[in-house]
Formats: sequence, structure tokens, C-alpha cells
Amino acid sequence: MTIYDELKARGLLAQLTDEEEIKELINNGKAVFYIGFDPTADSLHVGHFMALCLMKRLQMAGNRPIALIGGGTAMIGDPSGRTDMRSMMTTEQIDHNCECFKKQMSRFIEFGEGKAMMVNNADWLRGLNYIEFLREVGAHFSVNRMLTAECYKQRMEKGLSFLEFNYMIMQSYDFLELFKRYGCNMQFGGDDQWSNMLGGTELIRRKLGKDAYAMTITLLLNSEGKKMGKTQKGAVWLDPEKTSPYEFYQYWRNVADADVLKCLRMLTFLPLEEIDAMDKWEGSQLNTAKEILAFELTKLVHGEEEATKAQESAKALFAGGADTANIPTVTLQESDFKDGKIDILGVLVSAGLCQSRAEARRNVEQGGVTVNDEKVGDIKTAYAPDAFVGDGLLVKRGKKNFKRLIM
RNA sequence: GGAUGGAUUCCCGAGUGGCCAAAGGGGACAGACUGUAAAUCUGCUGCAAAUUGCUUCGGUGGUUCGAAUCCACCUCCAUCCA
Repeated sequence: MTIYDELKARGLLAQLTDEEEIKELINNGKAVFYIGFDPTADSLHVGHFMALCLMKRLQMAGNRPIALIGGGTAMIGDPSGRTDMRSMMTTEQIDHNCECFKKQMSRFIEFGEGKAMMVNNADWLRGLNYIEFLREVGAHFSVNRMLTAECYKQRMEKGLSFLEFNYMIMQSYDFLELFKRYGCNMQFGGDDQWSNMLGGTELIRRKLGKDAYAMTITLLLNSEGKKMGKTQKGAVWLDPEKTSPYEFYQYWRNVADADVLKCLRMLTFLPLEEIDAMDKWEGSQLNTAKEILAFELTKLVHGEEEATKAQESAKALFAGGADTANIPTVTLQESDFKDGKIDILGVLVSAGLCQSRAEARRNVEQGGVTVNDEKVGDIKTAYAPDAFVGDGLLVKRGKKNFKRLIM
């Protein structure tokens, strides 16, 4: 199976500028492609992960990847898919985020001589001269056309600043620059990047009279049409400090039935035949598929050891028995106790299971709190320090939130 | 620069002097049902304490016994005009 067919079968391909040409290039390892990552936070998230996987797949097929970190474009802020303006980041913040990105990426992609390359567009964007740039590049863009681009449409209603309006031009310039410097002939990205990417191929044609190509990957949407990898607390991060391996595992363990197969195809490296076999599974059998999905992804992101741990904890908590040693644990401090005691509300807050005592109270009153498998119904329940020695207390809020508390 | 309309709790959105911690909806959270799924139903949704107190309606100041609500100035946003 060619790499092109595989990508297609996995449902990763969204839009392509020239299907035949792209097929030819990537199947024969002739593509030098780039994917851009704007350092808008200090960790990569699931959306980036997909792009990195694509990078890896293409690299395995002999193509040369360039990971472009957007230290320059992040100064502008991509308006695509947003209804409001991003808050502006300081240069220090951006540079810090760039460093974080670099570290995380190196875990997935092999960089180095003859392998993948990592570049930062701050190198050429931050030093640009405005007048010169307008004449060299700006002259090739039609405002009329830009305004019809999908990425600006929803912003036309809510408002779009000139700063953000320029984002497309910056990204187009990146492509041109990479084409000139490294012979980069292709750009990949999320489907929301399509118009930005087209800007680049057109700019290259107009400036150099050469052809370059663009291809987008399907955005990972759930069956409700929302972007996956987001929780109410924010993104699902790849940094274990921001999203623990256990939380990461649980996120995928809990995807909706309708989304499991899609996720397996798009995100894992499992052979397609194996995934197709799961396609026939139904009902509660799908739970097995979810387990596989969660394990595979956790393994890719956090390594096999962490994945096993997360899985064991989950099994212990939901199915009972098994090893409970890997449950996320919180150590209480002396200061958590008042008069030698801590009440159940304090326990929930200290454990990070509830944000406030009021919320904790609600959860207790509604029968959602369990300590060592026994329901706690009285908000006045209190514990002395010696309750937390040894194995401590296993505190559960709702069905899926657990913490072990020790002293 | 001018005219007009706006800014309310996580989001949308009602509220035009006390009865306002603020209607309604969405989301989130908890419970029931389940398969750690979906759908449905119920509860709940500022913070702390037992009837209470405290902080909140873009910002600052003012009027008033009392302000989300009235006045002044400011900031930001949208629409139209230049």
C-alpha cells in the first residue's frame, strides 16, 4: 500500500491542490514538506499531535519533513477558526513556548543531518522591513480575494484587525522562503489552514513561476462536529505536567462510540486491517476498542510504561481489584487540618477534586462522593490525620474522578 | 473625525432605583438508567459560614438611605458616514 493510499484510507486527507502530482511526490519520497506550528501555548496539544503523526508517516515513506515553529507568525496570531482576537503575547512568552515545542517535538520526530529539520520563522519574519515587504510580497495579494477566504468569513461579522488580516500573507511568505531556502515543495496543515496555504502556493507561482503544493488533513471532529482534544478545562496537552498520562488515557477511553474507529484510523499507527476488523464490533464490545485507542495513544505520547500504568489504574478503579498503586495521589499537609481534623469538603478541595467548598458541598449532598467505596452523605464528616497513613483514603467524586490522599 | 447602537455571571441573553447573587436557554457538574458510550429524566450552577456575611453586571468618580439600573468622564466593540 502506498503512503498516499494509506493516508486516504485513514481518512486523513481533506483537500489537495493537485492530487496526481502530490501522489507522485509523496509515494516516491520526493516531497520536501513543511508543517507550521504556532507556539501559542507552552505545550503541544492533540491537534499538533496529529500533524506530527502525519509528519512521521511521510518521513517513514522517505520524504523530508520540515517542522516550522511560528516564532514570527505567533506575533501576529492566526484568525482562522476564531471568533475573537487572540490576546497578544510578548516576545519572551513566544520564545519560551518555542523552546517547549522544540523539546516536545524531538520526542516524536527524528531531527538531524539528512533527517527532519526544524526551523523558526522568527528568523526571517521578525526582521522584515515594512515598505520593502509590502512592495515585494503585498503587491501580489488582492484584498478582494482575501476577504472571500473562508478563514476571514466569520470574522467579517465580529471584526478583524489589520494585524490578523496579515496572517495569511505571513504564512504565504513562509512557504516562499522555505521553497527558496530548502526546496520545500509542499505544505501540510489542518483543514482550517487551507486558504492560508493556498496563499503560499500562489505567491510562489507569482514570484518564482514555480509550482508548489498544499494538502490539508481532516480536522479531528467528534460526531457532534466539535474539535476533539478539548475539555471544559481546556486542551488535552501532551505535556504530562499539564495533562497527566492518566487524564490523557481517560480522555480517549471516554470518546463516544461514534468516534472510536475514526480516532483509531487517524491517530494510531495500528495496521488498517486490524482497525477494519474492529469496525464490526458493536455495543459494549466497543469498550475494548476504546481501551485499545486509549492505550495506543498514551503509549505514543507518554511511552509504554506510563500507558500501562494509566491502564492499570483505570482498570483498578472501574472494574475493582487489580493494582491501585498508580492512582493519582495527593499528599496532605499539616496545614490542611484544623483542630486535628479535616472535613470532607476540605478533603475534596485539597485533593483538587472540587474547586470550592460550595462545589464540594453540592457534590456530597447529591450523593456523588465516595471515600474508600463508601458513600459520604453528611457534609460534616471529618477525618483525623491517622486516616491518611498507609494506603490513605481513596476519594471519588462522581464516577470518573479519583484521588488517593495520603499524609 | 461624525452619527447610532452596544458591553450583564463559563457562553448566549433578560433585567432600566429597593422584591437582584440577578429570569430563560446552552454548557458544565452530580444522581437515576447504562457499557467509564449516546439518548432521556431529576437535581445543581458566585464565594464563605446554619436563617447571615462578602465579592460580581466594561473602568473611574458622582447622585441617593439604597445603583446592574440615574449622571459625568473614560476604555473597548459593531453599524453607517468621512
